[in-house]
Amino acid sequence: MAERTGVSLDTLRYYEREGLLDEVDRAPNGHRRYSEDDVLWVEVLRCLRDTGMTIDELRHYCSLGAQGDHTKSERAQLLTNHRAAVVAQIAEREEALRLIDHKLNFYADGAEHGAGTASEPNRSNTDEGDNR
Amino acid sequence: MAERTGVSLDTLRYYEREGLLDEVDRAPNGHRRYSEDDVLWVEVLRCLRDTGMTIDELRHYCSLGAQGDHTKSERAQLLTNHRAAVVAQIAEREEALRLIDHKLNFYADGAEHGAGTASEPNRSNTDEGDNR
DNA sequence: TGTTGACCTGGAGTGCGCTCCAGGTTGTTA
DNA sequence: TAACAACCTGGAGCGCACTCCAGGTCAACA
Repeated sequence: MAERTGVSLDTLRYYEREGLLDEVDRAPNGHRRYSEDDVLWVEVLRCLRDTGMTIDELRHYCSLGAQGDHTKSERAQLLTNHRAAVVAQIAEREEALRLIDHKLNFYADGAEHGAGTASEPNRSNTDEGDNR
Repeated sequence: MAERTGVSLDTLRYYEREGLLDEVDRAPNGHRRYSEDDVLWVEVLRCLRDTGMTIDELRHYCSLGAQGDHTKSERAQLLTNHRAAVVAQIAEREEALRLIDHKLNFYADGAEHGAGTASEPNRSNTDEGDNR
């Protein structure tokens, strides 16, 4: 399971402790037997987690799922909110790309021949006078 | 300054301690007098930080800047690497959007009339049989 | 003159998300 | 039968990026 999902054993058990992954089947000897659904669910968890949803929020989402169909609209709301957060993250990162490219341009200009395009106050950090 | 950049006083001082923001000017009474360039630089720091660059990497980047022009290509390399990381983050988030939308569709279908489109094993967590 | 408020310092504390550990059981392989 | 690997448990520990705190200085206002 750890191999399949890329999630460590410890993390998997941590998720279980935190209620993100309940009632994992056990073999007679006590070993966990993850189902195919468990694998899928862990992938969903990772997807949400990797995009900034906290363990707390995930736990809430899971508990809604466990409570049955009447929580669907609340779950949808939760996902909709998270969706907006992810959209914002993308926008933020696209903005970051612009800034990075701007700085890379500056480096490229300066590297080719001693002086570049514009003023370049040699203040260690800023490199430039303007940004953004 | 904290107000202008949205970065807390403590964080600003933390950055200074960590060498991300050196030689901040002082008023005669010892109070910091942030320059316009400092403001711009903090914005750059936040931009990189918010897109996942660690304090350690940031410190390295800063120290290169402080060492002078001959580090430009290395700085460019560092930014290029980070750029790739940001691009990957965007891709990951776009993938996440797809998954979220898929689940939202599922909730919408289910909410309107008892049964939805496909099989729905009532296993609490997964909601669906498939994903991705 | 006193008190308020904004800043200063070094250092300790916090919250999150894991990650590691000790000590134990089970099952297979040589 | 011994040794080994793969799992189990509860609980402690860790790294990161802040964040808070105690105790102090300084300037302006009532």
